[in-house]
Amino acid sequence: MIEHLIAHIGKFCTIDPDKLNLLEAFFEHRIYKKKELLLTEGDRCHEKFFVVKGCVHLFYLRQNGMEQTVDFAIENWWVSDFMAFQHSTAAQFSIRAVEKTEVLCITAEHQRKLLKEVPELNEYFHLLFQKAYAAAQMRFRFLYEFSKEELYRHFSQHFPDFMQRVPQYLLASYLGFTPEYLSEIRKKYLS
Amino acid sequence: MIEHLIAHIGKFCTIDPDKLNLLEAFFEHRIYKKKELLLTEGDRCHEKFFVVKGCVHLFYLRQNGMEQTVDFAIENWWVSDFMAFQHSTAAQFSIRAVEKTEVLCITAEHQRKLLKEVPELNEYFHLLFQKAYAAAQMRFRFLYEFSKEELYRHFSQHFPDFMQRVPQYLLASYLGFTPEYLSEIRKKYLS
DNA sequence: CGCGACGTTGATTTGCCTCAACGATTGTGG
DNA sequence: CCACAATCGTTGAGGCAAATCAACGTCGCG
Repeated sequence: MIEHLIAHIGKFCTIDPDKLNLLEAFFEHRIYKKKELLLTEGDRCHEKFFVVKGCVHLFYLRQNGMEQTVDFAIENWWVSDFMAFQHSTAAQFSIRAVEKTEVLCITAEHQRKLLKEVPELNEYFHLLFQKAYAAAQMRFRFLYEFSKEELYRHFSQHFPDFMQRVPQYLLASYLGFTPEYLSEIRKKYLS
Repeated sequence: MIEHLIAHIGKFCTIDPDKLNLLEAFFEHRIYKKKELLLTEGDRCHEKFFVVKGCVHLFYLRQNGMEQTVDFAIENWWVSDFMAFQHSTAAQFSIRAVEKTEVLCITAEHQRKLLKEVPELNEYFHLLFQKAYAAAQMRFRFLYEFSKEELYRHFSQHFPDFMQRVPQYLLASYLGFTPEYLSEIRKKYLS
């Protein structure tokens, strides 16, 4: 399992293999069933997750009771409520497995110890979060630029395979519109 | 100048003061006049900026020719097109001074050398980008949750002083609506 | 088999945009 | 220091994208 993470680290920076062997001890390997919760809004968030296999979504409960999906995470992505993780406060988001999902989980405390032993990992996380933040900048750009219909088309062109993996109502939620409107778009799209 | 940055680093982690004294040599201190460009869309982006004093906005040119503001940066914020910075490719965004602005500028190359000499800074950037990404998660949440009018009210309650600093059309652009609609909201808001 | 979750369809409503015209304010050259 | 232009903000009429609501297929699962 840990080799997936090590391979991922290798894409960003080179770290002494001996040090990388220390990694395993700090992580917990977990398997979540479809629809199981990794994190519940309101609970203290002291973990973050590296998705080895599967798919989860990050969401929160809206005023009107609907679950609003803010993000997905699939293979080789980290996911957590990072604000809550950084400050060890109550989570503002929940995380749920969309399908059976395998993760490597590390607590804030373990991460502190790990980074003390292998400070080189800070470079990995630096580059990783820089990339994630840059991706967020682009996502804002798309949100500004595109109509809902264009958002859907853009997304379906860029991630055609991913669309097969998640139910439409989650996709609609993520893209910021209603399942009804998604139906309408898809109908047009089939011609 | 550099002491502002050093103070900011101190908020995230503790680094040997001797090492921090090395910092100055890697940065260039610059002053931009109001409306001057720090970065132009399409140019190669090999710099990032730490705002010491003033305010800039990050924007891109829409299909219809309008400038779409995606973000602001004020005192103690880093700003760049981080995607382009990370890969040293063409910028997808421009950056312009909203008012007279003082920055510390570092090139990608200098940063590489600096991080080799002071690898502890990777911890700073790790925490910094984690925080920035977490803030982006919250911003997505607001974008999903609020109507345009609520976005405006939320923003004006949280950053009343900032609203005085930027022209309304930039604010409208950032919040994702037209100056005309902003006028309409403000009229209601004055009762 | 039957129930509940998911997807579709159509009628109606609305938040916000577009366009055009008009004040107000700022800045700039003579 | 004024005149004029350009930029910025406001107002109103009309229109459209997308939401809401309600009702009805359909599929997977216990």
